[in-house]
Amino acid sequence: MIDIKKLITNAEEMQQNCINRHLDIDIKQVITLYEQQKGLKQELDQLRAKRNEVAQSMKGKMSPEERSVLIEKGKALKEELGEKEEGYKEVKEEYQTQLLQIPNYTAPDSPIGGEEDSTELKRVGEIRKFDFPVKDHLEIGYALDLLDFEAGAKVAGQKFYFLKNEAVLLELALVQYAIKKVMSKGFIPHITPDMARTSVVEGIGFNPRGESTNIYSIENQDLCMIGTSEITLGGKYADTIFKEEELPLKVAGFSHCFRTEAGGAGRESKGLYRVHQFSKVEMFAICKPEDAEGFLEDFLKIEEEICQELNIPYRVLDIASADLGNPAYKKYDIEAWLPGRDKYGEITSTSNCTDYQSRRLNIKYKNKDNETKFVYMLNGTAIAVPRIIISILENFQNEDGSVDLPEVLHPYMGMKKIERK
RNA sequence: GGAGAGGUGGCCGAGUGGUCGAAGGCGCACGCCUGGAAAGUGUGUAUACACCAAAAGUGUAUCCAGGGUUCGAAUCCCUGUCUCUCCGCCA
Repeated sequence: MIDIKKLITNAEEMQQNCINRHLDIDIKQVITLYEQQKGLKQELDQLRAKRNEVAQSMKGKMSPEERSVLIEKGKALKEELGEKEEGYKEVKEEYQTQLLQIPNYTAPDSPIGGEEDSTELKRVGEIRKFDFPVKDHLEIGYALDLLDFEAGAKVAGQKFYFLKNEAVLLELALVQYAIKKVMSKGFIPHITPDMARTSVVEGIGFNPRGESTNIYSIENQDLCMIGTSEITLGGKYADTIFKEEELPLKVAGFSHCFRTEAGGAGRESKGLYRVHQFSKVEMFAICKPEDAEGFLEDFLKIEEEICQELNIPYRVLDIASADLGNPAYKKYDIEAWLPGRDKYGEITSTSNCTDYQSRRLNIKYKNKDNETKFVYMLNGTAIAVPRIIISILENFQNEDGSVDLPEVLHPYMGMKKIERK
């Protein structure tokens, strides 16, 4: 959520920002609604003041005649209030819905444009040249008896899957490796609920219901399946005021993530790349405004370190305006080289969301001058399991069908490669 | 799942429908006292929004949430929610 007062002073900048983000939003209209809402509120406040005054004046003893005059006066005010309140409520609701749709500001150094305009900052790691026909992760996974999409579909539907045999160990190994890694970087690890209240999901900036939602919701309950533990970690701190010395707060979450992928059918959707459920370790930080930019770079570094330790060749993208999503002010993605697709594919994403989420979730801190200010919030992927599994299977496949495992995983796997049966 | 009890300020806790933004205590802040500290003592101590150039001040809202009754609700009614206790079920 955006600060309305700031918005009024830089309405044009935000209007351009919406254009850059390919959003059809009329900033002027939102400001008009705000003014209307404010005016109505003032009228209401005056009426209420009168009502309170009348009620106060009736406290003492008085003759029945005097009293009945005042009661009539009160009744009239009550009626007037009731009517005004209705109008105010309508305008206020419209204002609030529109305000919530306004995206965050965009970092001045983020590229402007759509997906194709994201800037490639660097490439790291050698792309392997294969002297045998390359297989994609599905072929490899089925040959090694690691995957079962048919059973997933039978039990839960399209894009659900079973992991089997070494793939199970691999998921557990990746999770444990990632948790230890982020702990070594000072993050407090959490296993979070896989569901969250609708209000929490909204607070983080996801749209829980409606046609284009990517979120599963539970029928007849105020609950959603989370799309990332960012939701539960952020929700944990809703309505909190931190002391300055408690910041920065660095936490990590392990959870299952659920995404409907509505409208995403067919698009890069082969195999494990785009699924309805997956496991993920997520980094999350709450900090003072001045620390946020540094943290974003830190998050990226950790993500790179993980890719490097896993020997996955990757590139880093500075994400362009239209691809940021509403909450992010600036975002870096890491894309792994995936030989089975013969191109890069996104495996991590880290964002500086500034105070966009903390305004909705009401997360603040008290600074040295005892002023209460909104915190800044950041998030970043440590490991999104299925896409790392794809990267490993495809990059480290051998001609005989076996797959070498990255050295850092050997202790967790209890093996160095996945052999053909 | 059944039965009951309860949600009041940073915390504890009082509160007959009007004098309640809310007693009292703790904590916290500042002062006095002291050689210094403790004890004692005095004062202050919520948030949001609006008006105001700003401060001061004023108004409105907030006693879990949402509705309702009433001229007037922390207080009465309904619904939801959360916590606790007991019973049942269960890995």
